[in-house]
Amino acid sequence: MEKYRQLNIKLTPQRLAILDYLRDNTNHPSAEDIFKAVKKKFPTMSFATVYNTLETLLNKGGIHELKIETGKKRYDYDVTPHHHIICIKCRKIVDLYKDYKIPLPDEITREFELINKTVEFYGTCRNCKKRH
Amino acid sequence: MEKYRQLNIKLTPQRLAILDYLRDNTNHPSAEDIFKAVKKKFPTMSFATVYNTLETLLNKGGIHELKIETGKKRYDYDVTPHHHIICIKCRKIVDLYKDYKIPLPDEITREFELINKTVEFYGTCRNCKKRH
DNA sequence: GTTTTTGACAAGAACGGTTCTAATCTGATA
DNA sequence: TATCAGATTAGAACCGTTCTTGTCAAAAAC
Repeated sequence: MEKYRQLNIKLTPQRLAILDYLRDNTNHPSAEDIFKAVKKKFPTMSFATVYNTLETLLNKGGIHELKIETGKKRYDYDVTPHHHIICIKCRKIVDLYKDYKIPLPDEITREFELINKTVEFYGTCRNCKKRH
Repeated sequence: MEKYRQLNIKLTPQRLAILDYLRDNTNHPSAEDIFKAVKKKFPTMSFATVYNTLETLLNKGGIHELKIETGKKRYDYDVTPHHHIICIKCRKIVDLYKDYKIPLPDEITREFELINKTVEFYGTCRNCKKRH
């Protein structure tokens, strides 16, 4: 796959499995989610490999790290700019592809060189709403 | 102080010290920041008390919890709605008092009952920029 | 005014996610 | 085939947070 090649890293079987899992599971999995899934294919898989691979991919810009939970990080294969809606009950995360132009006051732009922004919406999804 | 009274909790000396620290340190301190500072006044202070108090204050709506870092939570005495600009180098957080109206597409509002939103800007502050 | 009850505090253990360490393995290159 | 850098592994260490247990102090009940 083209994206894989662009990463310009050694594509070991473990790394491929991690990448494939991320590509096929767009529900923003955590390191543990990835570990559990990939361990089925590679029983000797360790957390170190998951974290090492994630860091390598991060540095190459192949994935995004979501800091939406405080307890654990979640990962996103989709690196095109987008925002998220998070269900505060089940922690489901839904993507939102919209480019919001949000003006910043001058006193901020004088003080900060802006790099990027995230907009996060919190609410309850229909499922969690039903079972009140 | 008026806000303290409105919290409607038993204002023990330890809790007062924590509240005072939060009121006087608007740099969004972490639990450890609070612990270290208040321990000077109460050498027997424990983390349990800090966390217990923070949770009580949270439940009473007296403070806000910022989930900007993944590793640790940070706390905000200011509960009026506002957003943040975060320096990716020194993790300084600056407040931004602006009420952005951000429209959500219908397919989202059908699926989610929106509760609130956060807008976070990331960049480098002038200080960190200087020492490139 | 003493006893009882309630809730806050303290110390440290436990926990969960992440990072580090040291040893081993793999695979590309010479 | 030998070399060597980099990847993998298992488990220890780490850090922030939560939990547990016992103690203490203030308020309520008697």
